[in-house]
Formats: sequence, structure tokens, C-alpha cells
Amino acid sequence: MVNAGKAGPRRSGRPRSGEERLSRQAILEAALRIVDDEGIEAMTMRRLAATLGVNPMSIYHHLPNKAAVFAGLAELVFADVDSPDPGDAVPWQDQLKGAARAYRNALRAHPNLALQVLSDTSAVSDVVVTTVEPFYRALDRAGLSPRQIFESVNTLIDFIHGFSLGEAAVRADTFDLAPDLLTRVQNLPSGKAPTLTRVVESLGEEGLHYDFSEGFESGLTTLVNGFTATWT
Amino acid sequence: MVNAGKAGPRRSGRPRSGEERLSRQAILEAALRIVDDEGIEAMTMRRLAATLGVNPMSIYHHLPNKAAVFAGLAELVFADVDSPDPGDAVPWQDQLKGAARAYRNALRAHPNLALQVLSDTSAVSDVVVTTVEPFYRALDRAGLSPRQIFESVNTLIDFIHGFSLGEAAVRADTFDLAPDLLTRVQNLPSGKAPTLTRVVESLGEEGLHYDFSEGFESGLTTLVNGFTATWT
DNA sequence: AGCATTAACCATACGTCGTATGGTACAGAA
DNA sequence: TTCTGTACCATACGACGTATGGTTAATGCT
Repeated sequence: MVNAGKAGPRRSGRPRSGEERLSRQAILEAALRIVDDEGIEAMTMRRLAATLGVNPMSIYHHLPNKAAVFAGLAELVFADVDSPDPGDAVPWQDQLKGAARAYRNALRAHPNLALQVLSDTSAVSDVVVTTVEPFYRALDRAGLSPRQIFESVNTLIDFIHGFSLGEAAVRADTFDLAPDLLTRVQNLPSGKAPTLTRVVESLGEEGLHYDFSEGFESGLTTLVNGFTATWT
Repeated sequence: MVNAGKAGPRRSGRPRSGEERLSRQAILEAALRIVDDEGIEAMTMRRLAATLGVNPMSIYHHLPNKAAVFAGLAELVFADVDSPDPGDAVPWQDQLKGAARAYRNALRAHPNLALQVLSDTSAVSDVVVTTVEPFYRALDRAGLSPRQIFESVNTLIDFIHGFSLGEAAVRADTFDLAPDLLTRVQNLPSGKAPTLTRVVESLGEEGLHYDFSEGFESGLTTLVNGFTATWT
């Protein structure tokens, strides 16, 4: 007879009703914490089990494998896309920009997860599909054809994905490339990149620092202007 | 005295002059083959050593760790960016598009590597930096300010990155979403995505299939038009 | 009520991974 | 000739994902 104490923390076998320690939800929440706090490579099944106070194999009763854990996390991220939908009172351009900002913000909320989310094709669930609806709505209101809407949404989302990838890699809201990139560019084999060198030097004079939000807005404006110029 | 035979395939100790079996170059080439043929997860140090006919630890005399192998592969990819540079006879718009196509093609050449390349910030070497020069040149000729050039290049490259990420995930030149996406969209909780549903259904009527190259050109046109409309 | 099934946990173990450590044989410099 | 460094190999360690097979409690069936 091992562990006869009622409150013994170590038990074997199925827990009594209401004493279950695991659930899909709880597991995913713990996994998200690990990823956010310590990075994606820290999220191992054993580590996850440890933070849940549970044997590693127990997790497999709620999720089939590690890939499913990450797919679940991706769903969480997309579920957090908070589309404002200010109604159709607002111009379609602003509607589209709002949707794009919401999408970016969701990816930005968990930078360590961004790469996983953007690369996991199996995570394209209903959640993701409905996430893009606001983009379609805004462009529909702009009067584009279905084909034009389709291509435009793809272009815009590709931009957001690429942007978020870069943003997640840097892990800061702002980015000083002042001495870093500048000296590197100047140390290039002479004449390899004259225009780049000139541009970076010129930017260096105004005390260059890159702000991701400004960069995002700039790209967004370019794209919206591009849609207008191209389709009308 | 083990292995006294002159041609014995198993030897220990340093090989005789001219008989070295490894080099950084040879290792990276073998690694690239593995990634291309069998996917990125097949590229393990042990597997790599096996294809080179060598003990796993021998690789570490030429590259410090596995991450360095992938960084080297990323360099190879960027070194393959084949910027056409048709001179300044061509309009800057076409110059810019040509640079973008070359960049995309380099990423497309090794789809299994794309994710790694796009996420590995440590691989941003001189090779990568010089790779973007054609973008800067074209936009400089367009008469933009340094700041405008900088933002525009970032936007364009972010788009290419996002696009390539999607393209690499699908691994085909063309993409039939006809029944797949269509039925999924129609099975959504009613009213969740009305515009999306309508657009996809409408596209389904014309026998929808998505062509990545067409999609890329579409995005490119939008961006170039956007730069023109925004900065001038 | 009794019994079989299933669900939720744990223990052990297997094969694979990256790579630390420490050899051994040759090359080139002193 | 001796010393130092280089390019290989052998062994081993700890961590990983997860297959297998317990044990116990809840649940469904009769």
C-alpha cells in the first residue's frame, strides 16, 4: 500500500471526478506561457509536463503529439485577432488598415510563436479562415471584382506575414541600426553596394532608428494606394 | 597495428595530404542536397556525416555546430540571387521588379530551406546585405528620398518574404483550391464570413486555381504602383 | 448491482538527436 | 628531431519525442 494519505500528491491511476489536472485548454495555456517566457525551443513535452506537475505521457491523452500542441497554439493566436469592424461608415481604406493592424497585433503578441504560426500550414483551421473576412469585406466595399479582391488580400497578408517575421526576429519595438549596420555597410568590399551605402549614411545623419509601427504604417499606405491605383 | 593496408577504407588520425575528405564547402553542398531531397528535418549531423562517409564529430572541425551549417546554407541561397541589372536604360519600375523576381527565385530554388533562411537572423551576412543593393538602386533612380527608399525596400522585401513563406509551404507552382477551400468555406458557421464565401464561390465558377507566379506579379504591380502613388 | 469498457493518470524504455571529451595519426614549423 | 596544430575516429552523456503497458476511477450496459 503506497500513498494511503488522502492528500498525497502522488497518485497513480485515474483521478477522482473533479480532480483532473489536465485539459486541452490548460495544456495549451501552459505551453503558451513557456513559449512566451522562454522561447519556442524551451517548449518540450517533458518541460510542459513538468510545469503542469504531470508525467510527460499524460499529455498525450489530450493532444496526439507535439505538433498538435503547436497547432493549438497557432489557433489561440488567430483567435486573438481582434477585428474592430467600425461598420461601413468608415472609408474602406481605413477598414482595411484596421483589419491589417489587428492581424499584425495578434502576431506581435507572441513573438516567439510567430515563426511557428506562419509556417504551420496544418494550423489553417476555421479560425484562420474567418480571420480574413474583414479584409474581404473592406475590399468588396471598394468595388473590386472577386479576382481582384482575392489577389489583393493575398498580397496584403503576405506583406503582414513578412513584416511580422522580421518584427518577431528583432523582438523590440524600435531598432537602432545606427552604428551597427552603418559600420558594416561601410566595411563592405568597396563599390559592392554604393547606393545602399549612400542611403544608410544619409539616414545615419538624422540619427537613424527604425520604428516597426511606423514601418508597418508605411507599407500599409503603399499597399492601399497601390490597390487604388491598380484596380481603378 | 590495425589497418595496415594502404587502401583500407577505415583509418584513424589525420588523413594524408590531399586525402582530406571534408571541407566547409563539401559539407554545405551535402547538407543542401539532404535538405532539398528529404526536407529540413532529415538534415541531422549524423545523417550528414553518413552521406559524407565520415564520423559525425569530424564535421565539427569545419563548422562549429548545426546552426552554423544552416547559416552556411542560408548564405548559399542568397549568393544565388541572380540580379539581372539591365542597366539604367530600363525604367526603374522594371528594374525593381527584376530585382524582386531574382530574390524570389533564389528563395524558391530551395523550398525546404525557405523557412530556415527567412527566420535565421544570424545569417544576415555581407552576402545578404549586398543582395539588396539592386532594390536601392532602382528606387534611387525613381527619385525618392533616402527615407522613402529605405521604407520602400523594407515593404517590398517583407512582401517577398511573406509570399515565399506561403509558396514554400505549398510546394507546387499551382494550387487548386477548388473543392478544398470551397467546401470548407461553405461549411463555416452560417454568416461567419459572408464576403469570403461569396468571393470564393464566385471564383469557383471560373474554375479557380491559384498560380503563384501570377500572384507574385500581381503583388509586385500593386507595390510598384503604390510607391509611385505614395511618394510622388 | 455487476461487469466490461474507457478515460486519465504514471513508469519504463527505445531510438535518435546534438555535441563534449579525449583519443590517434599525419602535416608543417622550429 | 621535436613540437604544435589539424583532421580524422570512438565513446559517451543528457535530452528529446513517444511507444508500450501498467493502475485506478468513472461510465455505460444489462
